[in-house]
Amino acid sequence: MDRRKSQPASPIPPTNVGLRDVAKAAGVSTATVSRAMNMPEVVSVELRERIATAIRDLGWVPHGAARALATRRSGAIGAVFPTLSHGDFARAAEGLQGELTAHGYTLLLGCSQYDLAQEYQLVRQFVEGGVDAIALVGTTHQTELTELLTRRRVPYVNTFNYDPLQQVDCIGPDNRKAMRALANHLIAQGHRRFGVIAQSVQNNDRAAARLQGIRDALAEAGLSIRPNHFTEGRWSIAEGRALFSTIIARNPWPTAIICGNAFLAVGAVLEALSRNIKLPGDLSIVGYDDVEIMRELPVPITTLRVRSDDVGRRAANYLIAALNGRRTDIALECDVEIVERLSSGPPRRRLAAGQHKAFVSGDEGPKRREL
Amino acid sequence: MDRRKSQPASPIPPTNVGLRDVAKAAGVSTATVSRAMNMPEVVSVELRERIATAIRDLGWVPHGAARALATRRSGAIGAVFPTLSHGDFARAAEGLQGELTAHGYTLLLGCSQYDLAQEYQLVRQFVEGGVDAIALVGTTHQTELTELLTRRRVPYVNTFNYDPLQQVDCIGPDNRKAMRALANHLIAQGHRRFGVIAQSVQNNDRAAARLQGIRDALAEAGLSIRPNHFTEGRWSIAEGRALFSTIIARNPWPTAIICGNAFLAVGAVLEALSRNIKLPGDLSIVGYDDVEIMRELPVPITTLRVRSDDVGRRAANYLIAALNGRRTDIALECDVEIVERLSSGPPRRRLAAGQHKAFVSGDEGPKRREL
DNA sequence: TTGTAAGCGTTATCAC
DNA sequence: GTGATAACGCTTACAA
Repeated sequence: MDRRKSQPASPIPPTNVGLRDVAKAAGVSTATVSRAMNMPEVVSVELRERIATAIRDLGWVPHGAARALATRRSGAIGAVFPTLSHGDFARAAEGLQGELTAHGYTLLLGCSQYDLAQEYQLVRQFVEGGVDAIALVGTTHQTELTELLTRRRVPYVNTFNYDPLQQVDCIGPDNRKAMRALANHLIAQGHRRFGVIAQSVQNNDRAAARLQGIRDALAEAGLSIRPNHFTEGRWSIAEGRALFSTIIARNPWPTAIICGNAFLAVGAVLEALSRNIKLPGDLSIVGYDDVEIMRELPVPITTLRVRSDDVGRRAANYLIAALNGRRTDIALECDVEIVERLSSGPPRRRLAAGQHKAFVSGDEGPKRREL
Repeated sequence: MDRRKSQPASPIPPTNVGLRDVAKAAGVSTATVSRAMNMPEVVSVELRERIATAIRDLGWVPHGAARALATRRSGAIGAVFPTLSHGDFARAAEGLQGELTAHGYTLLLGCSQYDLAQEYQLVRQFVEGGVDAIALVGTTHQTELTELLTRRRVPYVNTFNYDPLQQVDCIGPDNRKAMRALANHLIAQGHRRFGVIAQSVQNNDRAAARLQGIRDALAEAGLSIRPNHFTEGRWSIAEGRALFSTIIARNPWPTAIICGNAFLAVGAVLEALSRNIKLPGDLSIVGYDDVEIMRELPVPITTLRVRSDDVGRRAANYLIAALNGRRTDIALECDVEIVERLSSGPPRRRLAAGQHKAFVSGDEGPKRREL
């Protein structure tokens, strides 16, 4: 049972090699070694090579904390996401990390679980850890958080909730505009009764913006969401199913259901399929965010596509630019694209037969809505 | 010798408050402030409170790099995952981060894109950044990597590929054993011809172990995978579909198809459904890893469940224990559970009618395999 | 181009 | 308990 790797104590070479050891070995001063690392072009080729050799021989690895202390730059950039396992945050984190690494920065990552207090704690931990800059999700944070960042002069960006009216920079899609466009699209197709499976607005300004976008579009068309047709969930497919069931339990049905995120939409569609409801003949369902499963389901789902990895990458570049004092020309708003698939279309059954796959289930009699 | 450079009078309040400022304000020495932070019980209550007040008033935030330099501990722990957007790594990362944060550590995260050279680069960057310990995925790494970690005496763990025979500690499931069990389960149900949609073994020892597990089980039963029935992919649903199509294009069909990961399995099942192939009547399909969509599809998918978040948490505790010199009693092997769902069952059509949902597609004539 | 030496902001080892 | 003060390992004027 015991298989701890015992420290091979002795066979290990030098362990505490420092800059001075390298300098000594190369027969130069510590300053020169430092320069050879940070401004090579300023050191003569000969010395550079002698130093390189010494470094290799000694296996020296520079000490980050010491460098950070001296330069007042840690090379670390923090990011706090609500979560990594839902939505597109994992992709954004990957894009962010890739871009940071490409520029020699390192990523400190934290998940707030959609909790503003946790977000603040993480940011504080990062600041103490000495991050040079920070990326946040959304525009709503505890006031202590922004105060801390401002006082310590730590550059930061918000992400995933671009809003032209907002004072502070935020890189990402305009959730409100995007959902408004999607709702308008459905309205243009003739839909008048809308169901909504919203993402919980709790500590989630992106969700709030999306919901507002829907309301905007409906209001402009003189419509509104019946309380009966409004539900709220978080991210699971199971929730999407349950809330979908709730909505269609009331009469009359909406002709279109807008879901606040991808998983809720997947759940709604799967539940519709298992109830033998024809999409989009009987009902249209649309989502937000595009994940692979959405285009692979028996009835692929209409949704809004955001390049989340790009959000991460832009956030990285924004912060790096800020750190270099460069005025950033990075576009804050990220494009959103309506990806139209078979789960939505004009209401009633105006769709030509055979244009969509039908799903037949044996275990429940087909429920039909009243028209 | 006043080393405080006069501040360039700015609108923003104090920015460079340091430990000495706090000390001065509280009328104590820097040593006492430091103690008040790190060993409060050793400082008199009165001073402790005066110090606390001073800290609050000045808004002092300790400087991590300085502390790291003095203590030779950064409080940062690095982790390199192949990716965050496939598999269960996001969950593991979240578990790892949560546990680390709970213990006052901070997480440095990197994605290697399944590339060992990138993995090494990231580890190197982390080591230079001064991480106290590192978590890795898999047991296969560049030799420079382990050399570096050993020389610098940086504790590390491997994850996601426990192997009782391996010399080095690895926290995670025993992929080989798990897949062997799953294959044995299918064999016990009567399957004899197996198709495999393996995950690419390229830089992925977990995938290799899974494949070996399948081969083990088959060999023990005197079986083997026909070259015709063996395919390899990476992670996409689309690939799963394509490879499934490849396999069933050859006769005879296998009676069961084992997929190397969750998404390949989802793709295989969706393709089977769209071809009107009855699961598990005509064919059994199983996967590895349990993601929500697997249990929500019209035909839920049999798979192996691993608590990836737990892998992350255990890795965190393992490293923390190592850093504290505690002998760790953390179990390395993580349990894997076979989750049996409707996508698999005895071969041929021995399943009672109605026990599974049928899927009918209008756009392709049902292809039947030769028996 | 290279060397000298003064910090960078804490912690830790001493005395008191 | 508390206070000087020397590290910690590197960068960076300032000199040479």
